[in-house]
Amino acid sequence: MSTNVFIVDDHFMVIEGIRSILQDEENINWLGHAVNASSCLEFLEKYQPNVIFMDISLPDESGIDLCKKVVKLYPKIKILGLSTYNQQSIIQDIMKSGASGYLLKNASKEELLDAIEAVMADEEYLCFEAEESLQNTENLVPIITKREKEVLGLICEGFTNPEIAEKLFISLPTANTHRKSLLAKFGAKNVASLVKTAVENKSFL
Amino acid sequence: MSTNVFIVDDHFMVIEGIRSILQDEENINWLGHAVNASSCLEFLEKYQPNVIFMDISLPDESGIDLCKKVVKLYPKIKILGLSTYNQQSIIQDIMKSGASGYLLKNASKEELLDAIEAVMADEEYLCFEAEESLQNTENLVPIITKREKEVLGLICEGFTNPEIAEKLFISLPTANTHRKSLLAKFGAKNVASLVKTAVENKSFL
DNA sequence: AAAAATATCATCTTTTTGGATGATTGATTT
DNA sequence: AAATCAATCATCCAAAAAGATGATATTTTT
Repeated sequence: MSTNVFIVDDHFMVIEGIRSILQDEENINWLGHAVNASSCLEFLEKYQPNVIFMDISLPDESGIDLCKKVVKLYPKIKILGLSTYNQQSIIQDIMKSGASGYLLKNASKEELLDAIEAVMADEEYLCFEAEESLQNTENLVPIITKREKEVLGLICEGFTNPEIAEKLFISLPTANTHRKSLLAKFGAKNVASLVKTAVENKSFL
Repeated sequence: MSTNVFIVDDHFMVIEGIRSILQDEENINWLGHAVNASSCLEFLEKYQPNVIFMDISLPDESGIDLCKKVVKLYPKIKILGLSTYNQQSIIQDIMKSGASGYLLKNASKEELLDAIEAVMADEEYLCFEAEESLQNTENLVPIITKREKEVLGLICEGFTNPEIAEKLFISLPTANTHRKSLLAKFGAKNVASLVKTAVENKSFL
């Protein structure tokens, strides 16, 4: 019994790469590819693969959202997240959205085949780097309150404490308190590193 | 007369993709690949391809710097920049570093072959998106110098002026000057907004 | 060869940050 | 009911950032 695979990725070279890697495998059947979320959903109306390689960044919709839709519509399909970045938040997001595994685009042939085998056996598969990244508890995105989120958003947009105070109708010391708790929660030394991790993890949304 | 091509990219799938795309071409000869800058330079000591596909983001060194080195050591080799991003500043940087062309990783087989053909005829080749991006006169992302890039990277990691000065063996006023020119070039009011746009555009790579 | 850009250093001043510490009120959770 | 958390405010203070301005030596570009 062979496994039907499909890929959604807007990078032709990656599509071609995976196709080339898998084409010699006897028990793997290449169903095709899509370059965006909508054409992927169209394809799925007609054919349902066993495994979809899904890029996180697609032109029309994020891979995260597409993943949620596919899981809802076709619960049997196994999804393997695919990305160049080893961002903890991304891995968490795609796995929480119902993906069965995560691979980086520098994955080897062995990793690809292992991943397919694992998810077909109803197991989760995370590439080494992703596993490592998830186990790194230091990188956990802190839980911040609603108010802190507002302040963080304003900080990221370049507003100073006096401006934030004015905008949110609070006193300067209060604005400063929020700023300081954000720094503490994120374990950031200053706004620069705070903004960097916040932007990378989209913590202010 | 066949063209010898080589690729430097840390993503196995992309390497495999290009190899697969080019393998059926009779007048193209695949010399191999490297996954980082140092092994690329090692390879070049022994064999010199006609064309190198060079990824912008490599693990050990930026593709920009590697490009400069290769151009200096082997002026006859044609370099085609390769990246997932269609960032104006990146395209400008790689072309200024001596590359003969620029391709996105979603390039088609035709674009790849056209690019090889063009650079072998001593012409420049820019993929459609790159050309379009360059013609966009609104400089979304400012052009910053190498030194400024270093400083920007350190700022984003949360280093203060005194720390940056120490790390780069420059005086505090100098570190501060770089910081201020970065703020001016980015039109940013403070580090927060500077870091935000820098991270969003990966300007420090 | 001249002009422009880069990288360096300097001084001075005001504003902003961020650390330390503590307190009050109201809402939520246990 | 007690404990915890959220949001607010306060003071003190040192460090850092950022604005204004100017200068010099070295590359790079024109």
